[in-house]
Amino acid sequence: MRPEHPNLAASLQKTGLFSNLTPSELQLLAARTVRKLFSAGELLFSEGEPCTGLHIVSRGKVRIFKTSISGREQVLAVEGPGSSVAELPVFDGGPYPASVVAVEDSEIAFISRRDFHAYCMEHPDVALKVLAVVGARLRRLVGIIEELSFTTIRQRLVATLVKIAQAQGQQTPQGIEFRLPDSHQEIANQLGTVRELISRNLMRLQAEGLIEVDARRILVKDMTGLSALLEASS
Amino acid sequence: MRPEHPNLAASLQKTGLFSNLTPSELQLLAARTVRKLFSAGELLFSEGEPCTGLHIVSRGKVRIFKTSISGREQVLAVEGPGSSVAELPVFDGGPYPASVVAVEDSEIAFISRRDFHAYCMEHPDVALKVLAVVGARLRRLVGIIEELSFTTIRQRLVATLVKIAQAQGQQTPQGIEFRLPDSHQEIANQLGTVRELISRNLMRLQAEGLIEVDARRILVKDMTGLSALLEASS
DNA sequence: GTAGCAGCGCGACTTTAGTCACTGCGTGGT
DNA sequence: ACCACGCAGTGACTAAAGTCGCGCTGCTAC
Repeated sequence: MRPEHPNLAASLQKTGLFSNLTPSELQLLAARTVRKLFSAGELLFSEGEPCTGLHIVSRGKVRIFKTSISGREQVLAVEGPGSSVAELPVFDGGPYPASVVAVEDSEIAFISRRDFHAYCMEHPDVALKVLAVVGARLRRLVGIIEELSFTTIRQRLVATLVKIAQAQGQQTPQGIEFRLPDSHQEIANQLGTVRELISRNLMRLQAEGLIEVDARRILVKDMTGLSALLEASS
Repeated sequence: MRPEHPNLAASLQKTGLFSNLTPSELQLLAARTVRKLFSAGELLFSEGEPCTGLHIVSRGKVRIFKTSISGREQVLAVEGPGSSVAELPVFDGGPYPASVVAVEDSEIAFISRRDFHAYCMEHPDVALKVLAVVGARLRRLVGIIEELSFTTIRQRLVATLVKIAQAQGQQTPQGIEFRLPDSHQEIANQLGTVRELISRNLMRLQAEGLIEVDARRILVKDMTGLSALLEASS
């Protein structure tokens, strides 16, 4: 949690928000930011707390989520280096709408609401950049709403399997193989459901001959058939 | 769809986005806007279309929604005079994430993407205002996600009944009375479900003695009991 | 009028989601 | 070696959501 850092200006530049600022402008901004370190599992802030400023992930990974009274969790986003978090409340002043926790040990650059506000007034293009970032977030939220209200858990699961397969699947003679990046519990949180349903639906896909499950290894035997399940409704 | 209008500057001011501009600045902005008229039921634009600019409702009411292939609808927001619509894609350039339709005959002030962009660069405070508006929208979307993934339709329905009762209910000897503002179908769309479930759940609440239903007239006989259903989970 | 039509009620049913309780497996710690 | 613990599979069940089909009403247009 040191106030300055030699690489801070450089890492700010990588965020995309500040990519077209001059080095001296970056220095000025860097001088106003504070680094914070969080270890895996530590909360950056909780839903409902008053919002104090903008957080930018410079290293690590964080998860934005909501929790229900009954203990269920709905993940809204997982952000890696270069992404900002909680851009919004910075400007409307309200409380945080969701909680954020560090998934890995993370380093966060923090800029106070006031400072960032002032900075935007001097650099309107930064404000527009923020707007673009927020636009992307809004788009993702609308996507989540669409999924939640139009699709079954089965379809959501298939969609994430297909996504992972495309991103990091290995082609093998029997099909495309990959490892699930998260526990069933975590996948359930992202899809807005419970652990058991992930387990059951994976087994069901296996029974249908579309995939083969071995612990966290997944072998997609019939990619076409799998993808076809996505077209069905929505 | 006349390009200018004597009251345009005044109506822009009412939006909140431009409330602290000088009259001459407003005139400048007004000169760049176009009025469009839409009759009830007419589409302003559809999901997926490229986004051309910012829309501001100056009269009437519009509904922002997503549609599924199977014909289901999920309402994201209903906006009245003074609200802007589709603020976001203006800045990230992507396609509209949802469709917007006029619920009543409406008058829309339209500012092209390019013009508004330029305007924001000259008036950073306007950009910040837009950010605040977008913040509010983001908050509402998160609220919808929370409802969809944590609550039952019954609870969502009760929540809207309570909301309407508080907003426009009449106190009577037997309880609080009001009229449903929309058809069951429309309520279903807003809650992300189908008509029958609205019907059934209303009947169920009646059977439980909490409310009395007579066509669109609702009499809340036990407001305490009704509200209590909201605490249960979430 | 009456024909058409949107809105609503409702029964009967299927599917999906969620809950509970329990078993089993591997890994890391002491 | 053994225990604890996180994670995964599973059976049995309940409840919620959604589907289909039909019948009823009340309104409006011709």
